[in-house]
Amino acid sequence: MVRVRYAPSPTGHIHVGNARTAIFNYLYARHEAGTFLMRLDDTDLERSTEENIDSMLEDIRWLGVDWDEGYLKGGDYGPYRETERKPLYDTYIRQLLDEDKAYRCFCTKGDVEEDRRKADEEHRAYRYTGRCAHLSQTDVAARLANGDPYVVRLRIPAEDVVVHDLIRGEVTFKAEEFDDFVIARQNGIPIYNYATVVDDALMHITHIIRAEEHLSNTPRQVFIYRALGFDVPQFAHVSLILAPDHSKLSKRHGAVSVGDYRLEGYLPEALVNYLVLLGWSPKDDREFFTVDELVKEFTLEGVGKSGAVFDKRKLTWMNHMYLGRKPAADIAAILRRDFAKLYEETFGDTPEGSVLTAIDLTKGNAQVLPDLFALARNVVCQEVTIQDEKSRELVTAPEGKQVLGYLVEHYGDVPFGLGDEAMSHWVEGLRDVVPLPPKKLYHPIRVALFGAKDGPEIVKLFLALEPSVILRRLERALAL
RNA sequence: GCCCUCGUAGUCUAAUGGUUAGGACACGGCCCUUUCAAGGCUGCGAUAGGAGUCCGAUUCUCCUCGAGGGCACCA
Repeated sequence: MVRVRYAPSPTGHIHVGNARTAIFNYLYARHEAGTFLMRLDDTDLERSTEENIDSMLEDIRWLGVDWDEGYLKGGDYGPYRETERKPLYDTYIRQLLDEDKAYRCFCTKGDVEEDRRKADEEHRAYRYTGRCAHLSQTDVAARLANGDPYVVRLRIPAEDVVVHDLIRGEVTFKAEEFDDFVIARQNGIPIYNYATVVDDALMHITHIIRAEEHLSNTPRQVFIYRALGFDVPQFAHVSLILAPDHSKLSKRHGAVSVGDYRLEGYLPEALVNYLVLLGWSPKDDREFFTVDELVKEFTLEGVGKSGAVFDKRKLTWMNHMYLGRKPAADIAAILRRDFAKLYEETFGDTPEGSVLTAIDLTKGNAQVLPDLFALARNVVCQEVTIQDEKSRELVTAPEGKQVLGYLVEHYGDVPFGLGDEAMSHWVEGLRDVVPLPPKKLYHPIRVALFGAKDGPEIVKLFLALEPSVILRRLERALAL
């Protein structure tokens, strides 16, 4: 039975890299009909505020990633917040100490700094000297009685570690690269590598799918698994997501968190689809996937090894495609929820039906959700705002005057209320009565009705807008 | 400095010890069309470099270079 986990440090909105890791874990669990659990790595008390936890959860839910067990859901292996698991960590520290697989180190921070400096001077890598590795029982007892502070270090055996990585194959680390590292601080709080291992082992995690930055720490974790007598799980280290300059993707590059993209008006299905394709590829050439399809297709064999640059343009293209296919009612709901202020400003108390029509007319031209407001407002508002100078020139040009003049004069001929076909026919027929090339003929009409030369089809505009509104817009454009 | 990982076009990627190295974004052209978008066709553009094994390497091996990550009483 496959059990995987996502263990974020809830420090706010989720970085897209972490989001992808969560998605991979989720997809893998679903594909294997296993269990996906979520655990909070909240030992960074400063940043793991309730507010930050909420932001994280909001993002993960927005993405559509749900978990079976863990934080807020419960399960047989809780608690699922590291801050609540201290007794467990203590138990195993005691076990390691009792079995002499770990030892108390009374070296002060000053001692360690001194050693480190010396190593630097002699141009060798710093390793803990082992000063406290073989203190006698009585020494230890005496110093304990004296109240001397200590950290706990793991004894590292002189054996190489081979990490079997499902993505990278066998990765070998030599024993001499490691020293007896600290697993519990002076204040008794365990360090990350140790806590994660205890948690993953106790929660029976079978596959650890995480970012590549953890690969170098994996041998340390393996030492801990072995010392504790736990089975070592399977590892799969996924490459990092890079910024266009190939550095680590961070805030200075603009939007980096799931929350950022939501705010900018990307759809979760587009973000998920895009993110999955960053590092994973299917067996065929398909690019668009529903979550169900991803669950069906996703395998770790399809995950690549190299780092991937986050290309916002492709994401935007993908979002554009998703937007064009999404039902107007669904889009409207998101607009009202996530862009309430803009929605109010643009649509006010416009009837729902008109809003939906406007969205339907314009969604194919929007890249991100907020684009819709600028596009749709000219369908819904009384007055049209001409978008650009070029468009304006089209209505003020002689041909523009000619076309609009004709329409105003023959306004009574417009077949309102007679259906699509009649309207379509009439629009086509304009070519016979106004002898202009198609572009010259239709562009001014679109500018007059919609405010821009590019946008919805003329036929659709005539069908969607109120006849009185159409007349007024034509007249106003003519008067420019 | 030491260790680890990675290296196919500007970007995401596919594939193979042997075809014209395939698809997508971006960019250019054409078609369709009342415009844009979408769709169809098409162009530009890649196996980092060097050795070696082999009849033949982008694929396997080694070196170099480049990029990224890790080496904490951070996570």
